[in-house]
Amino acid sequence: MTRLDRSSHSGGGHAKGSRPLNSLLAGHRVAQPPSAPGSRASVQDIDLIDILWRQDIDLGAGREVFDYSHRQKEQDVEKELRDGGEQDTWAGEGAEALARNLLVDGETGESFPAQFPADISSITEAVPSESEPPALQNNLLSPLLTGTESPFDLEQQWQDLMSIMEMQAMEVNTSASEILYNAPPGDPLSTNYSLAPSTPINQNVSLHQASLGGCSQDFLLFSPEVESLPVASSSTLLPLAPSNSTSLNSTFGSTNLTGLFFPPQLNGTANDTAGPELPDPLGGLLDEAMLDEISLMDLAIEEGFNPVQASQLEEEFDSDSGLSLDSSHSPSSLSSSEGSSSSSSSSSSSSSSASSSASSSFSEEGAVGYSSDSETLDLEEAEGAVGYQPEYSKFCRMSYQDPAQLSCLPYLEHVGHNHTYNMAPSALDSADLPPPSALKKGSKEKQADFLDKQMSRDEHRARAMKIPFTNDKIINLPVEEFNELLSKYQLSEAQLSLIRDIRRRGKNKMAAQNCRKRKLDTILNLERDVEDLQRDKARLLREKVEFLRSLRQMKQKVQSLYQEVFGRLRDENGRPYSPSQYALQYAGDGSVLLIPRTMADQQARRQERKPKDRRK
DNA sequence: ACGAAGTGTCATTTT
DNA sequence: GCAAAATGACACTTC
Repeated sequence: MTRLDRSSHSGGGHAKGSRPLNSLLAGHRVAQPPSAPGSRASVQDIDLIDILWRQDIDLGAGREVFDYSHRQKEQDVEKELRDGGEQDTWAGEGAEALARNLLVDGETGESFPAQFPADISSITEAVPSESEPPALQNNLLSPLLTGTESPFDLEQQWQDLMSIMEMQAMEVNTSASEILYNAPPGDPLSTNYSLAPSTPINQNVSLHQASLGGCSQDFLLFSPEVESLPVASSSTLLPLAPSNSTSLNSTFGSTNLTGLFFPPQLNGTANDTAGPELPDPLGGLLDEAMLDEISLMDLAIEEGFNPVQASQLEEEFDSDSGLSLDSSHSPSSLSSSEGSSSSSSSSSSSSSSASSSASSSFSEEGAVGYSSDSETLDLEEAEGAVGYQPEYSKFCRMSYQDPAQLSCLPYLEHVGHNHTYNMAPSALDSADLPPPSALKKGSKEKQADFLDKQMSRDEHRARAMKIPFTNDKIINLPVEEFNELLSKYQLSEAQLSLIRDIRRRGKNKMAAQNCRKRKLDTILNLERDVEDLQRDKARLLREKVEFLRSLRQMKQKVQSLYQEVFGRLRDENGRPYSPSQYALQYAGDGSVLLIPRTMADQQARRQERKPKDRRK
């Protein structure tokens, strides 16, 4: 009953466990209604069954080539076949026609749009080159300017820096996208802080007026005791560095503003202002040891590397379905970016186009021939015309592997150079074919044998079932034309079933090839995206380090200026001001005022609250 | 012998 | 609702 169901699905549905032989048999059995053409069709179908069975064996396919489930279902049928005797009716008749009708249209009409024309630029556009710097700005500047909360995760920063070194090692060439990141015009970081050497603070100091000009920000500078401001000592207050870097650990956090400008003895009082207890997110990154001793970082990477970062990178490199990111190792990577048409040319496309061009003419030939009255003769041609299309890929592969085989098939010589996978069947006309007379001469038998071996199972089945048109037509004709074609012929149910199976399989075969190409292109493009993003990440991290370095230099200059100015200030008695009682404060107009520390603390609190309020 | 890659096919989902 | 396309999964072949 399964077989009957199978044939009843001929309306287009895909029956489970169907296979050509099965469907053929089923069709054969069903194709004998009382209204069937008559006894002739019945005998012919029986013959065809035997032919088909023999063909499968002759092809070396045997029963084992079919699906196991099919085999199970057909075991009883096969027994019947064997008992029914064998009548080889096609063995001789197809050969000559085969020599004349060599190729049937292959994979044609398959438009394979270049799905991934995306180049690096598109990728870099995806990377927020415009949006990222502001984020950096916030992260980098707000701590400095406000001296309050730390948006930084120090561990993350450490990992970032580690990854910088990693990326530097792996970065290849400066890509076009890199230009985008090298000091973009609107980059507030680069514009603001790359100018550190020429900061107006150095220029506009007026010791007599106790004012410092040019500083745009209005932050407080609490008076330090100059002599009691060793960077290293203050740094010990903020041991924020990761424990795995001892050399950095001792200096992390040393250069934060509060740490810089608060004398150690003032820390206690300053705690309720912009006190040094506030974790300075910049401290770790601004540390000179970390910024300057890149080699140490390299060493760290080489020796241990941050496990988290390493795992991240490893995941990035290895997670792509087990594919290597190194596209240079992928032979198919050559084709992906150049458009799908070229990418598809290497294997199946070329042969498909070749077979397409051949098959177009042949299909015509077969169809025309079969439409005549001399059924026997034309049937031979039609059988010969039964397509080679499904095996274009094999054909191509053999063509590449064995030029001698190609040479014996001069009409296939263009296979290796024809990259017309995407061309419609109509575009590949029969004009390229040599005259049929040329095919009849010479090694016609050899060609026939060779081509016979290249025929797919469906082609053999179609030939065995005496399908009066080519597999190419079966597969590639539009639905309307296909139905029209079917209506032109008096076809048995078995033939119809086989034809529909051939059409389904042929279309699915092309679809599978396209799907695989797309998948490959997708993978390759994703690999490129990953590489580009990694490059971008490395570049951004490098820029981050540069900005932080500039920031650190600025802070050092401010610190030294503050100390110098404050140390030279004298009261009316000619005595220096006490840093515990007075502090210098920047005013909004660029001037620097000497104010009592109590006032400075109050203003510092106000400064501290502002960013918090903003976030709420 | 074994595994990777390629391919054809079927079933199912998506268009 | 149907046809076609797309896709996952499996089996098989080839290298």
